[in-house]
Amino acid sequence: MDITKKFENLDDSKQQRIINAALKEFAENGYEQASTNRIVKSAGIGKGMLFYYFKSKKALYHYLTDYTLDIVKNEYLTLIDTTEPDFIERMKQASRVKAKALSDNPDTFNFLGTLLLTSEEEVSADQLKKIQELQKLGNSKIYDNIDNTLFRADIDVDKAFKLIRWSIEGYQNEISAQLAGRKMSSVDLHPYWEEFYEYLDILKTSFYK
Amino acid sequence: MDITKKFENLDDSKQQRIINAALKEFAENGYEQASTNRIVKSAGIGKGMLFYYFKSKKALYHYLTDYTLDIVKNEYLTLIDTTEPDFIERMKQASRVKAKALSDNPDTFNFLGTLLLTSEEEVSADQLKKIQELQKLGNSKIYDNIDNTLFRADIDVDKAFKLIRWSIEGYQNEISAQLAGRKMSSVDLHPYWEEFYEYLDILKTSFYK
Amino acid sequence: MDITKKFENLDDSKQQRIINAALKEFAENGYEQASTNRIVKSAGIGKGMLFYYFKSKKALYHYLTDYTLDIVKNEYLTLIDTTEPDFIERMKQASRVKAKALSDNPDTFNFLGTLLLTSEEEVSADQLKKIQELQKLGNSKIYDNIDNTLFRADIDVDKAFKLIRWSIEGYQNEISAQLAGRKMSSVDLHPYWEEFYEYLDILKTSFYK
Amino acid sequence: MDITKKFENLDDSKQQRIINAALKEFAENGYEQASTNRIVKSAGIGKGMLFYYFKSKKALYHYLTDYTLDIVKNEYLTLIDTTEPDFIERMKQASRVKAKALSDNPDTFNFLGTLLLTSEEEVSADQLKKIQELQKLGNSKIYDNIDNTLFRADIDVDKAFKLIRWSIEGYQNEISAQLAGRKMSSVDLHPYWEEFYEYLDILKTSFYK
DNA sequence: AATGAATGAGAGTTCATTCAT
DNA sequence: AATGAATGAACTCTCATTCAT
Repeated sequence: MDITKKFENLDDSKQQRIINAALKEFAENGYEQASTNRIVKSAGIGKGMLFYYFKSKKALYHYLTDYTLDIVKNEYLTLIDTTEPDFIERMKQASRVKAKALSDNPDTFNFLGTLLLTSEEEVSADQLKKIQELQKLGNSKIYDNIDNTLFRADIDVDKAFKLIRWSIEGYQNEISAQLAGRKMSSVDLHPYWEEFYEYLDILKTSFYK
Repeated sequence: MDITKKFENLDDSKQQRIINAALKEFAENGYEQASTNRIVKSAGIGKGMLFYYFKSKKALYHYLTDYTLDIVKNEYLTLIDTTEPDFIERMKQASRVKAKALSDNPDTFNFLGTLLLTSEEEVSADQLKKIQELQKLGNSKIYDNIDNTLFRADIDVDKAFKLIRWSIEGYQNEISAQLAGRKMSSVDLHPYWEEFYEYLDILKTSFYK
Repeated sequence: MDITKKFENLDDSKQQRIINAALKEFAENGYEQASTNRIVKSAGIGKGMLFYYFKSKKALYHYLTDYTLDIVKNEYLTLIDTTEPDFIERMKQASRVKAKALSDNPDTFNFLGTLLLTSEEEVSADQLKKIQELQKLGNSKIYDNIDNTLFRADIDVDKAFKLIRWSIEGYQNEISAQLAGRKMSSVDLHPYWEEFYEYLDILKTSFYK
Repeated sequence: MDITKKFENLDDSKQQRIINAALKEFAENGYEQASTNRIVKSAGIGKGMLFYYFKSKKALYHYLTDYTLDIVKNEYLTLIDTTEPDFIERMKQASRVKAKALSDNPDTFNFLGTLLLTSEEEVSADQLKKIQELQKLGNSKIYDNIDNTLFRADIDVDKAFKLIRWSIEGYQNEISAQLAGRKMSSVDLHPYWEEFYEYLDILKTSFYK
């Protein structure tokens, strides 16, 4: 039924080899610049098979998009604990889950990074919807059951949410840029987490009662 | 004297056609994927001329890099008023200058955006220095003569600076994403500025005494 | 294992079409001026295949160099009879073998002619060694077991060797120039061989006791 | 009247600059690979002028062919002393004149060298005739007033002439190949001349009474 | 199911030649 | 007389995709 049935009937290890090879190639080179030749070589399969499984480079890209969105959902979003009513505490926990997911699936998230920079032509309507649903899920994971009364009365809580998120993303981007190129495994992240918590404390001091 | 003398002797309108065509092509496709064929077609010049003017695709890219860095310097950074001692007010003014520069030179800033994502191989050592100098200039434009005593005593001012900048960048990114694809000229930006100021007010409320 | 496995797995007739087309193009135009476009057209293969087989113009050239050096070795040098002690007689036999090889592989020897004129940059270190070994083999084929006592006592035998070789090469060049352009198959070579032998007789009369 | 009148009205030093630049470029790169861009740059003239003077690259090549053939005639062939009746002695003197001409006009003779290797398409019918006349002149310079009685009675004198010329050319080619790439000015040619005379002595011993 | 040979469009670049100035 | 900007064909090489086996 599915176009990719052929691919999904392969044994898992072969699937993984192909997925990882393709994720890496796309993540490192972008869609246009990625080479199907290099993908098949690095996956150890014949040239024809890639097109037998996926029909085209674009179809492969779509498949990988779905694949990585599922990982985001299952290995990141669903793991966020929504019982924590303190917004900043919840963001802290979400950040830890995100960091774990990112280090478990580096190619996946690198791929997603390039995906979101890509002009939307490469993404199908279905996938746009999927992305939007994921964003909705993400929002609920972040905002559900939050105790707004923790915030100072003289500020707009919704705007405070945004400011806190932008601050956190700003910090994460800065660290990512600093660490770019270095092997993740060789870096001691502890001091960065310490610093991150200090920023969160300032946010609490400023925005909470 | 300059390698690009040939280009700079052209009449200005032709120079601009070529620069804009090239900025756009590079901004939309990145260095590797940009097509010199499309550039010459869209600039309305013969195929050989691009290489007569610039010698190579890379030389053209370098030229554009210098060109855009100069614009950033002259039409953005130097226009920031450093007499304002209130950090958030200064960021507000800087934001207005930036918005003006951005709307005056849309391709330029799109190009610079991709430039900074590019692997540094494409940028010459000279240009890296130039970029770093520009960052230093930008820092002084933002931090010189700031009155730290405006901030609450119980927070680290340097960290507060960062939080404020990340917040502002977060807002700007969000608006940019929302407006992406729409013609700038057809959009009434007033409500966005209103909203922006509300965010800035919250930051003042939270971080200032 | 070999880089050119892809090429050598083709059926022989196709290999020959490509080799001959390439030998001819390089022989007629030299390395730089030879056009891979013309080679593929004249070989009747698609534009991409030449680079699929050989990776680059230079790699093709290297392949042809090896190919032709092997022919020189196997269809010329190894066929020279080194039991003949009379130097001039041996050169006579070598000339016949050479003429046969040349008429069997006309493009091959034309290619080699241009190869040796080429600046050495186009030839790899390995191939230079191969060429030198071939020259050594050629020398032994020509000088081993020669009976020096056939020569007059009042002349330096080593210099006589040279004079005889230059004379023979001179004759061969003159005939080649005369026949250039004409179809080999349409020419009766008998009178040339007669004349050649007359020259050899004069050399014997002059240099031998 | 002449197509090249325009060129020949230039003052001599400019003519020489252009001729030398062009001779060098053609000698070093061959006809096809020679670049008119480099010629004009090295001659210090504008791009258009080359085509104003000569109409086309090929016309320039023809002009240089005539120019160099004239030099061969005037600075080489006419200087050969035809009063010497001893063939080998005359060849010896001719060789000295040739060596002088060659060292006085290196680019000229390098150019001629490539010219003669070139497929005849590049040479006009007129020039072929000129070349043939030059060869006739050369022949008379070499064979007129020669005393055939110096040769042994048991060999064909005409064939001996050829053998001697091939021998001499063989020696010269060998030395040229050995010296290729080295600066002529830095080489002491004396030992080569000594060796050359030894070869000539052997030829006398062998072919003369 | 699987291979890899085959295709032709398009990439960046160089070139001889023309022509407005 | 003189310049050099302009052209477009041809260059080597890479690519996604197809198809005979």
